[in-house]
Amino acid sequence: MLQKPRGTRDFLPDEMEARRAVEWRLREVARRWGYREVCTPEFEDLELFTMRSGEGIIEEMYVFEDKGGRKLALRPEITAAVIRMYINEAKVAPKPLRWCYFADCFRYERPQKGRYRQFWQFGVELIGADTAAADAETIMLASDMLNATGVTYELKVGHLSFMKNLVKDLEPAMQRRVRVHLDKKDFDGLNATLESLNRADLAASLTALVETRDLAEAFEIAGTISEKERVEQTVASLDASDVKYSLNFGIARGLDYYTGIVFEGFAQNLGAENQILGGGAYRLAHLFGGDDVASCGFAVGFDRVMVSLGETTAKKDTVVGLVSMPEGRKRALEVGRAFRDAGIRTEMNLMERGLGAQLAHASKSADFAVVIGKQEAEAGEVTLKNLHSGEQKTISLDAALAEVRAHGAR
RNA sequence: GCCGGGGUGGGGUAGUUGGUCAUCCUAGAGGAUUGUGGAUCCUCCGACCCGGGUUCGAAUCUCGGCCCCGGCCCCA
Repeated sequence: MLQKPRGTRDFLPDEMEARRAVEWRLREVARRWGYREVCTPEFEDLELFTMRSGEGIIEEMYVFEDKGGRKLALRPEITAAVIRMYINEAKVAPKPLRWCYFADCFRYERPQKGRYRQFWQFGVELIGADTAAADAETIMLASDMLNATGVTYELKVGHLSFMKNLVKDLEPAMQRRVRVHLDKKDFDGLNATLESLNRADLAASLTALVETRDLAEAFEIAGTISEKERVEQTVASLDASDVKYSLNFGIARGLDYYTGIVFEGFAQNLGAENQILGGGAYRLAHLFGGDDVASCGFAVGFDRVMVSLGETTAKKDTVVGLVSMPEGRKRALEVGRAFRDAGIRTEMNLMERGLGAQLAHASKSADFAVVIGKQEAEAGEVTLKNLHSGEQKTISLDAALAEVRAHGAR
């Protein structure tokens, strides 16, 4: 038998309904903050992603050549494409731009809990606002979104300027190495690296910076930072809002183009792959031939959110099973039309079955059975049976519609 | 790419010192029941991940592959 590709999943209706329900909650939050949806191609020039993230990521991507010999890749994330799109289509749009997306991405990695080769991200990008208010808005939106999904999570907020200031005298490659150590809390590795550079003097401050959860203390440790005022304003905004977060100056994110604020969200009940949100302020546009516009954005790891939520029972549609006898078939089509026009999910019998067998089937899939036989067709009425209580009555079509609607409203 | 645990009908399972027709539950189709479901009974449908090897004989032993689960690496 043919199997689906490794790391991909099939979703049956129950699961799709649960996923769509969460998706729409995220959409609704984005909408309320003024973020409008965009869509970019499923695949792009390979170069778009290597420019952003380096040649190393080729190993982790689905890369292919098309019939014209073009090097392409299935998108491993969406931010680069959105910024490319901004440069191509919307450079002169009034700033700030508030965009969001919900889309699948592909990475060639070893699957494990919460990690798949095809996965979905819900992300937002705020383009062209280089202010503390913009940084704060993005984090407040992130918080709102995670709250809307219902996951239990922890939100960590940091700022790269602190760490960057401490290591500014090191050469860029070493700065990066130190950052990786700190992001992983690998203090042994950090000390070894610093000693090899004869900069063991930095160890104490860097370690203290990663450990502190206090802004004033972080300023003391890191020394004079040009962005001090902006950081203070951002933090003040967050504290004035209802965002629950903790400061963490060890957050380094993976890439070099993050410029200031950075933040990450973690679900509490996941395994090794428990990060469900990541983002920050960055400058990417100039890489793709645009202006050096400042942006801030994040993405929610949708699949991990769903894993974290577990087996949640999505609210079920009220379902009507339309049971009909040969003499009532024609009338049943009219009745079905009326129920559907009223917005009610209505499933007509398609099998060559007797009344008993039709009801038996309806009892497994529906809340109500509407029976249309010879008697109902002649009387112009319907028999409505509540399949939970067993209660049954023969009434007018309008009365039946009203009763089913009332059930759905509960 | 690395480490560990797995893979038996659609779902869940029993069965391996190698040996009847591979067990049971559930789901599905039909019937007992031609205008009333959920109970009961009957019938039907349907599986040893793939390939090589050992053997008279492999679901069982062995090798390789694929896939799943957890972890490492990575995590844009």
